[in-house]
Amino acid sequence: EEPEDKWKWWEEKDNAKDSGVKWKFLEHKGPVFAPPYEPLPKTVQFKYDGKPMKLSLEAEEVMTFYAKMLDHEYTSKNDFNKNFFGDWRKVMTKEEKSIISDLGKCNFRDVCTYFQQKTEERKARSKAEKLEEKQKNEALVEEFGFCDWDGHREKIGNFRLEPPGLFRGRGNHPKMGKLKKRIIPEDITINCSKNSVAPKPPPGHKWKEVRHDNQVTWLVSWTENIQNQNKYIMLNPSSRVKGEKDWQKYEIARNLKTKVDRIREDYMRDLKSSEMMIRQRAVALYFIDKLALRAGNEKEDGESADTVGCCSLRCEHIKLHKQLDGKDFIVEFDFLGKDSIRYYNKVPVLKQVFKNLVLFTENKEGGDDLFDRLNTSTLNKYLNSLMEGLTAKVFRTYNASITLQNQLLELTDPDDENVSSKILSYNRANRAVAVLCNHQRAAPKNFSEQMGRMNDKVELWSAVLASKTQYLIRLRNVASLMGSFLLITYVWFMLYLILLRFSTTLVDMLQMVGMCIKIEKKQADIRDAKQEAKSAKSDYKHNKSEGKRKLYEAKKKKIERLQEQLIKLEVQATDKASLVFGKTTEENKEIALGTSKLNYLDPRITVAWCKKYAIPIEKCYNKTQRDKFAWAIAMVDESYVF
DNA sequence: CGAAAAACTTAGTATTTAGACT
DNA sequence: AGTCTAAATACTAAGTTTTTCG
Repeated sequence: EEPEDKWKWWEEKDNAKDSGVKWKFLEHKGPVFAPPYEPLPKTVQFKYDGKPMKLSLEAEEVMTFYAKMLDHEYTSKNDFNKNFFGDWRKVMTKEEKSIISDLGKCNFRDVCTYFQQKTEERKARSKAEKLEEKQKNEALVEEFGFCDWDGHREKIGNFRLEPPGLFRGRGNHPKMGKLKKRIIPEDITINCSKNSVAPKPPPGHKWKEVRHDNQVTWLVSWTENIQNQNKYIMLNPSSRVKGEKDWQKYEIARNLKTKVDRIREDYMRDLKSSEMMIRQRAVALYFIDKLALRAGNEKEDGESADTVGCCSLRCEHIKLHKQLDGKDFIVEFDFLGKDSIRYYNKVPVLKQVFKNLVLFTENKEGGDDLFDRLNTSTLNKYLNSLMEGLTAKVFRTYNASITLQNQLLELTDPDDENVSSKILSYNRANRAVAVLCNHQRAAPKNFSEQMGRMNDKVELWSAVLASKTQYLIRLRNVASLMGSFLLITYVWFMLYLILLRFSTTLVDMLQMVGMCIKIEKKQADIRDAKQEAKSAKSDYKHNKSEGKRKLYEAKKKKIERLQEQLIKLEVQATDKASLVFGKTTEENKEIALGTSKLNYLDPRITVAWCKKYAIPIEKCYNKTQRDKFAWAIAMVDESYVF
């Protein structure tokens, strides 16, 4: 049920213009405010020092923010508690403030339980109720989720304002737990055309400002109270203004491809420059190019977590090894990057780079800047002089995209007709990029739960192992000689050997075994379904009725569906196996593929690859991704080269 | 100019949804 | 029909780059 009238902006001729004017006409309905606070029922009590205590409305609301997070790790952190308590006290009445002086005496448990119950209840609602809410939400999206941008109905990204709550910084953020205030109309700046129908503030309220700035792309802005930074409501990635920008980004990266050899020659030469700044710039650029590090802007001290990028690296973030594990000139990186994600890497570097690093760290403390003569703006100014539009982050885009293209070329086997093995190659190429960019995620936590259920299934696994692995034959032979107790012991022993051999984890092994079970089952299902289809067919031949025909059709459909599921399972299993038996088992399950796919990989590479091997684009891109990359999907054929 | 603010992109995690499984 | 899981989507923090300002 796709609307067929979607605007194909990439088909228009005047796409490339860049005059700074972002729109000629802009009309929208403004933001959707967070729902007002609903006071707690009387029966749900906050307790202080063991005694129930009724709070003023405002203090109660802030209290619930904490209560809702009671079981979260945040509430065990000192900064979080300190910041919360400080801000909470600011909204208390005088009396409340005089009583509540110690967070340790506060009991939020009942309130926490109340909210947990509410989510349970929400989950347990009837189908009709859920449907009703869904429809209400759709109506809201219809009204507020779109705008008129130069005569086209465009989707808005985030039209709901962020609700109040406690700030959840990432990593060791000094402001974690501070109160993020409710946004009111008086905080809001509206941006729209002069000749449009401007959004109306809620009754009794006024906007902070209504402006008509067609040089910017945002519709609504406000200043958040934690870091005092502006936030915006902007369009969805499927919109023209975002899509064109994205397209342009990849064109700049492709342009870098034609210049990169020269730029590399330049920084190689500069490694020996007599000017310190130029030497530092050369080394920094070498890191940015080779390791896909981020630029690394300076950050205000103590305002946010202590993280760095290339230009802001400190001496303590690298260790220099003239020799390590038999290799020369190794730099060992260990620092926290964006989102406090750890970057750890041991890299062999050029002798001259190594020499320079020794020079840069001489007579410095660990806390001193490695590149003390360099910052992102001088670096970017230099890059811009080499090529129009070139900045530090273009190297990440370029290296990510070129890596995908090369890996696809290398890993795709043109003779293998199997779609699932193609997808596996694609995912591996994607993974190579994610590793390069250090895109991580928390390891899925069901891993340890699966451990728990281990014992119940051990016999089943034994059987599957017996039929699936190379140890099978031995196992079967042995099994005939042994009782089941011995058999199980033997299986565990084999498992242990596998673990040792591949230095993998038990959980990974067990997951693979689980997948084998699923695959076997699916294969059995397909055999059954084929049987059924066969008998339905002969039924139909004997009795050519409409009902029989439909039945036969349905059976055929079922086979198709099952076969698709089987392919999916096989992909999963092979993918998993390559993870488990590959070299970097531990990190790999913590590699996130999504970020690079969405932000770094020229979608035209993927589209061209899909066309070349007749892979449906749906196998690589989900709905959201197809919307975002609609321009690329429409634009290129298999001959596209990044 | 250089610092600060504004604008815009990139990021991981939390929540929701879909669909497979029992 | 309910339960479980993985994928999709929502959310918003945290970066980079561009623009403004003193």
